[in-house]
Amino acid sequence: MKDMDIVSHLQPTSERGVSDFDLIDEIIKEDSEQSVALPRPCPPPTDLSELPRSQHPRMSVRQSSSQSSRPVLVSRGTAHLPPRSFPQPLLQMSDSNEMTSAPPSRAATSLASSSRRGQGLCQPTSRSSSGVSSQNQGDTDMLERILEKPRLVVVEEPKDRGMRFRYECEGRSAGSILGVSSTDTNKTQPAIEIQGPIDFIKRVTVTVSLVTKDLPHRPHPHCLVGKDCPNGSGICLVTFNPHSNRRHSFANLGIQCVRRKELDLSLQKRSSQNIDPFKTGHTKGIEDLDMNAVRLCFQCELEWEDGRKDSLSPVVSSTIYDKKATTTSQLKITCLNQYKGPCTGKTEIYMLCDKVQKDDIEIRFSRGSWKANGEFAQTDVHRQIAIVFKTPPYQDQNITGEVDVNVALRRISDQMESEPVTFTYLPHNPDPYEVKRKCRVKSEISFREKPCVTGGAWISSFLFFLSVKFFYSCLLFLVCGSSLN
DNA sequence: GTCAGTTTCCC
DNA sequence: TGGGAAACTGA
Repeated sequence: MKDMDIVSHLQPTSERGVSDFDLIDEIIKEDSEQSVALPRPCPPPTDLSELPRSQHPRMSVRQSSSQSSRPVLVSRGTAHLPPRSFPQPLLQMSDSNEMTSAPPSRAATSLASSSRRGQGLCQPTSRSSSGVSSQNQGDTDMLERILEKPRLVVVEEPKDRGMRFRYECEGRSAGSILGVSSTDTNKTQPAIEIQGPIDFIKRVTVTVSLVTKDLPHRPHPHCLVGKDCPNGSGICLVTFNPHSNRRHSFANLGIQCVRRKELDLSLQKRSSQNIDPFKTGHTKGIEDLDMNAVRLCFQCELEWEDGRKDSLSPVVSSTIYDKKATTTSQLKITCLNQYKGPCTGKTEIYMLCDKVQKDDIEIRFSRGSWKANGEFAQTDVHRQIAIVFKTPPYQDQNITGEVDVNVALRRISDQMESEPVTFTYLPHNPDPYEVKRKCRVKSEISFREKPCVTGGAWISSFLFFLSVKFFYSCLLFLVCGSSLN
């Protein structure tokens, strides 16, 4: 149907009433039927969304749009089609200003709603009512607005092993989760930011809850406690005006762990609060739940100036591990009984360390690209806090001087390493005097260990025996001769 | 009974 | 508030 026809149908008349609206309905219906037959743009490849903004093909179009020779973005699948006009005058004539006054970003917050109302996103008063350039311009705007949707970004991740999860029975504050860039002198907190257009946003409400470390991120039974966490809720609720500050830091946010026997109860509570950001349901068993690791999940609700609300996709933080748990804690070497040994290895060393799991630990020797492991069996791990092991041989058996290498504890499951300590490899024959001493000791040991007489000794003994015998014979001869005389 | 993980207590 | 350690629990 031609635009002029539509316009003529909508001329204000005194008789216009229900019949005119019926006619509008009919026009919309007719148009929507035609729309169905139109080729639709292909969905964008998923990897496009992951491109940096500067490399994003659509973004680059947008970036150049302010230039004088403004390029025209043509929707896929429409460039080759004959010109077709959308019924924009319909909107122009509408009494309702809902569509035209809707905040652009509000309209762009949902792809579904945008496609539903895409034509209405164009500002009909500023453009011609027909022709492909108008249509393309409208599509461009629509796409720009879709792409320029506000988004929630974690700008300061939580520190992964900064704190210990506390039980409720400990009757104390659960501490505060620090930011990953926190230092002793400059403490930071996990923070989020609303990025993108916020012109028509009145208020932002963020719900923070705990979810499991692994996909799918299910609600975690542990609780968030602190300043913005309503008593007993286990979640954190904050509301802020993004025009004052796009960023919000979560100070005084602690993790309170629940006892194993209270897991179900806690999950039920979360369910009753309607907290399941990724709609995972509760089908999976809780037996495989990692109690020592959680992620923060941020669910953001935007409230527009016209009072309507939109939700952004939930965003999760990096993983936070319980500092106390043996399976996830920071590894630490307290001391070794000796810090030097020959480059041939096999030196027995006693190591004291913080709690380890004997089936998930190794002792890593390293220097540059060279790496080797200390040798020990699980039975050599004593009550999780001491390990008796043998040093590995150094890569170079012909070193002429001492060589320092790093020794660290390494958890196999997550490749986490302790701070290294230095171990010194000594040359194979470091001291000639030492060698002589060792040889002397060795011969003495041989003599003691082998008291039997050797061949040389036999001959000596025999000669000694002969000389003694000869001496006594002579003596006897002299004595007998003198007595005969 | 041993061991390792969990929970609670307290400095 | 941080952390050590005892007490408890279950395999």
